[in-house]
Amino acid sequence: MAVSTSQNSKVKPLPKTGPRGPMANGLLAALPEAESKRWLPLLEAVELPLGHVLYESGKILTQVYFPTTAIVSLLYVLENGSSAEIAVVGNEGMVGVALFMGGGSTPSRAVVQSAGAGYRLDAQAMKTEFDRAGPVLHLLLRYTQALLTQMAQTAVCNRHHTLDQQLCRWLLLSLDRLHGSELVMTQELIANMLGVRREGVTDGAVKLQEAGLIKYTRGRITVLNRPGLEARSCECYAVVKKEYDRLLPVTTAT
Amino acid sequence: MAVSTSQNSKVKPLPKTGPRGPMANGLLAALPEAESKRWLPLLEAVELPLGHVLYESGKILTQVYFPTTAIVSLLYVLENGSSAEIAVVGNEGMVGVALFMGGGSTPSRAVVQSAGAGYRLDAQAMKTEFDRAGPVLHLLLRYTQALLTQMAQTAVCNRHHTLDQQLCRWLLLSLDRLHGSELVMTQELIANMLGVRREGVTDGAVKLQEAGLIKYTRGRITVLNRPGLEARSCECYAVVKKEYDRLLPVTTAT
DNA sequence: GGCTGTGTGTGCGGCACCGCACATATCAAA
DNA sequence: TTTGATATGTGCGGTGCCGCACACACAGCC
Repeated sequence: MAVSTSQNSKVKPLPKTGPRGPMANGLLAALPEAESKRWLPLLEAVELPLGHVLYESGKILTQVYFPTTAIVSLLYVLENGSSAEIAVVGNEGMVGVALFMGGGSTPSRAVVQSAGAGYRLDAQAMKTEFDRAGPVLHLLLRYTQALLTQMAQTAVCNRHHTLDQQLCRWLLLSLDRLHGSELVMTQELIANMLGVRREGVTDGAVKLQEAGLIKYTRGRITVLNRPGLEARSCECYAVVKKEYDRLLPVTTAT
Repeated sequence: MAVSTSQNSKVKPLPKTGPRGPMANGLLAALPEAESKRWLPLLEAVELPLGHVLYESGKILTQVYFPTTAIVSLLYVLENGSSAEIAVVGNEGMVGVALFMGGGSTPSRAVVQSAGAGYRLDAQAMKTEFDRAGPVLHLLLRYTQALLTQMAQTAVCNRHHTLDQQLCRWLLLSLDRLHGSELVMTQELIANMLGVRREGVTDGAVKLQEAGLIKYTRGRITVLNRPGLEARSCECYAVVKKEYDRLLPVTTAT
C-alpha cells in the first residue's frame, strides 16, 4: 500500500475540458456559470495514484477533492486493524464533505482505490464558496445526502447480504465510476474494501468467472456481462444508484 | 408493531421548560436567543408512542421532529422484510435531516423505539429557517455530520463486531438518550433494530444478566453496571459518543 | 532459463449466527 | 383462577465466513 500524503500529489497543468478536465466531475459540471468562472482558477489538477491517502482519520482537512478519473474509498479502520469501506466517491462527487458540514474531520480515511486524476480545492476557498449560501450550498448538500444514503445502504448490506452479492454490488459501484469495463484491482484490495478475507473474494470471483460474467487475470478484472452482475447483486446497488440519480439529476453517473 | 401515522400524533399544550419542554432537546436548546424566540411559537408538542412511524421510506417529509424524551430509530427495511437500524436519534438531535439536505425523502424509515415526547416543526418553516443561512444552518449541519458518523460506525460494526458487542453498544446508545437506567424494550424489538434473530439477543442478554451487568423482565431492562457494559462493547460506542461531543459540545447528551 | 515476488486457488477445522421448533414463564383480561 | 397472548429460554442442524496453511501461476529480472 502506497503511503504518499496529500503533500506530494503531482500538480499538472489544467485542461479545461475533456475526460480529465474539471467538467468530467459531475459536481463541478453542475455549477452555474457564475460559480464555475470563480472556481476554475482555484482548482488544482492532481494525479491520484493508487493507495494515496487523501485524508487520515481524525485529521483536519486542508483540501477537498473532486475526482475525475480516479475512484476514492472512504474507509474505516478499526483498532484491531481490520477495515471496511463506508462509501465510494468517483467523478460524481467529492471527498471531504466534513469540511463544510462542520468539525472539519471524520473518523474515517480516504484512500485512492483506483488511480486517476482529479481536482482539489483549498479548504478556505471551499468554505468561502459554501458560505455564499447559494446554489453551491444546495448542490453540495444534495450530494452529501446521496453519500449518506450510500453509507446507510452499506450498513444494511453488511448486515444482511452475502459476500457474493456484495462483491457484485461493489464491482458495479466501481464500474459506474470508471469509463471502460475493466478495473485494475487485486482481490486482496477488494477484500480490504469489503472488510472480508481475500479468499472469500477469490471464491466469489471464481463463481462469477465460471458464470461468464467477468474475466480476470492478476489484478485486472474485465466485466463481460453487466446485466448479469446486476442480477446477482443485492438490491443495495439499485437503491443507491436510483438515489444518486434522483438527487444529482444533471450528473448521470451513479 | 403500532401503525399510527404522523397524522394522529396527539398534540399537547406546550410546556416551555422542564424535562419535556423544548429546551430538553439539545438542538433546540443550542439555538441563539433570536432564533429561539422565532421558533417557539412554531413548535408543536407531540406525544410519540412506541412503534409510531414518523416517516416512511421514500415518502416526502412534511415535518421534522425534535425528540425530548422519546427515542427514534432510523431503520432500513429490505425487500425481503428483514431490517436494520442505521442510526438512533434522541434528545440530542432531530429526525428528518433529508428535508434540508435535499431530496426531501430518504430510503429509510423513522420509528419510535422508545415512547416519549418531542416537538415537531412544519417542513416549510424548517426550510425557511434553514435558508436563513445563519447559526441554524451550521448547527443542523454539524448535527448531520454527527449522524453521518453514527451511520458509518454502524456499517463497520455490522461487518466486524459480534452480536454481544453490538448489543452492548446499542444499550449504551439508547441509555444515553434516556434519563434513567431502565429501558422499556422487548428482546424481539432489539433484534429487529440490530437486524438479528430474537434468540441471538436472548443469548446476549442472558450472558449480560449472568455477568450482573443488567437485569430484565418482560420488556424491561435495567442497567446495573454501566462501565461493565462499556467494557464489553466494541469501540464503536466510544467513537460515536466522542464525535457527538465534539460536534455538539453544548448538548452533552451523546 | 531459472529465480523471486506477487497474485490466485484450495482444503480443513472452527465459530457465530441462522431458521426452526418447542418448552416455559409472566402478565392481563375474563 | 383459568385462559390467552406475549415474552423469554433452549436445543439442533445448517451455512457462511474466518483463520490458517499451502500449492500453484504468472509476471519481471537477472
